Amino acid sequence: MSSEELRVKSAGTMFDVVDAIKELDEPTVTNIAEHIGVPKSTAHDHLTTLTDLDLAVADADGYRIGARFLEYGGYARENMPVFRVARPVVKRLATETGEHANLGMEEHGLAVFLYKSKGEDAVTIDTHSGMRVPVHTTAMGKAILAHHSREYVEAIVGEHGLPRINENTITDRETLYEEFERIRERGYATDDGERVDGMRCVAAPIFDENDDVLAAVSVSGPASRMHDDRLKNDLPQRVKSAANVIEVNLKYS
Amino acid sequence: MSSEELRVKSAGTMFDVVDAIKELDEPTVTNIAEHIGVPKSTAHDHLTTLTDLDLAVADADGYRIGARFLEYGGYARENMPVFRVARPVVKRLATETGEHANLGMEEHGLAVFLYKSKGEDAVTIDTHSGMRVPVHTTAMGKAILAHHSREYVEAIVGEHGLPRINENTITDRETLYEEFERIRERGYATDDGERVDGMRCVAAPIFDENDDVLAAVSVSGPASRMHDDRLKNDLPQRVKSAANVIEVNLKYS
DNA sequence: TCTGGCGTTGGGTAATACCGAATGATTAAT
DNA sequence: ATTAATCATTCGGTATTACCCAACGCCAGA
Repeated sequence: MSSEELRVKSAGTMFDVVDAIKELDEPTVTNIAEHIGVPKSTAHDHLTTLTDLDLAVADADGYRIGARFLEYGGYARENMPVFRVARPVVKRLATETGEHANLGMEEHGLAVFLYKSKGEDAVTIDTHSGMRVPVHTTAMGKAILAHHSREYVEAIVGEHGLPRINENTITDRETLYEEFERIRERGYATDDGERVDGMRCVAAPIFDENDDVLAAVSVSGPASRMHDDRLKNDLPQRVKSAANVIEVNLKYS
Repeated sequence: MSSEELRVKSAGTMFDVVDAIKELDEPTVTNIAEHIGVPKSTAHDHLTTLTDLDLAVADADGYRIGARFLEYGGYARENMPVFRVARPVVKRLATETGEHANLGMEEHGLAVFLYKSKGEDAVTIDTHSGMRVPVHTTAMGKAILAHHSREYVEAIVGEHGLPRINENTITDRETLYEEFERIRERGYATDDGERVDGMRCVAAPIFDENDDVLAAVSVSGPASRMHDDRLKNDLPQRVKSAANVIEVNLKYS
């Protein structure tokens, strides 16, 4: 997990513990110790430390992640200019389309959901704000990567690869680069069930004043409602327009 | 800052660094080192580690908190049963009142905003989800504390005190306990500009099946609109009803 | 070219993260 | 009531490392 050589090594095990809490769902000390392969006492050391720092909480059934992470997360988000500006626009996009509208960015080679707004008809969906997914499996991620240099993309692919999530995932480098070209031509990206079966998304990139891509907005919904015409005409127009509004507002903020 | 004796001491300095990033707004290595009183090299060690772990990002102007915190925060929130159930109810409360509606809980002696929904007329407000504030300065915090044992409250006050935020803050133990009694009688708590001048809030506690208090819902708005009648009749009723709906839904989930 | 401020690197050492083993605490089973 | 089993917790030794100092390299601006 934390195989890389970290300068402060204990931080690696500490976040192995945090990840274990996340993955195991209300685990006990012993559970965690076994999961990450350390003695109980070590896990205990880290868990008490995390608890003292308000980063974990010992509940009746086991440990859970502390609300202090919410504070840091909220702060991280609130301090991104693009988030402040984009939030109302994304919200409106959700209202207008009735589907889920999202704001996302790329960080450390992963696509991060910064904000999600739920439209009237939106189906339940597995994403939540803060969630991180492989870039190549989302319309947002592809919209962003398409506007980065080839070296930039290669570095990410080199580190994370192109893992297959389901049968529609693009796992071939060349196919991906061809898709990027189409995305640049059309000005928007799509995801046709490439991460979640039956879900289709449309995304448009957001640029800063130097034409560097900052983030992306997207709309996602079930294939039953996201028929071809809507996916290729109405929604791209709306999503691109939303991205444009965000860009303009960014310039004057 | 991290004066307590931690089992994993380096975690203390690590989160001193994280807090420094938060407080200083895009600081450099040197800024951070000075702020927390360690050599540059130490700050650098922690910052590179944080960056390797995706917990911090080196931007053009300096460091900022990484989006991985968003992931943990989102996860912490999504895994609280009360949050899932309460979200739609709080959203509706915001729509109906036109003001800000909030969901909050107490953790480690601080009030945590879990969710905030913005009504039509809502003014800009300094809170954001994940934010933590002294319990005694919010209606939500008081609604929760009023239904805890005296020892529980004493422990919190002993650790955090009753810091004065503005001229309306309750800083006297006895005054606070008297207010708690009133809160228990009426079934709701108020905040009359005790944290932010000119802001008034109404909050109601949410109980679990054992009548232990879990969280609280609140509505907050500018004093100009939150006149006495609304503050003491209409809103308490709405907030209490919302809390009740959440309680019922919690039982069957 | 020089100077000042920055981030970065490397290595020594005092401090500690990690571990094994023993001890409590709790619950279930006999 | 007694035992057994499983959990969290405590404690102290030691190999490891977090921390620091000092030196270096880099870039602007003078």
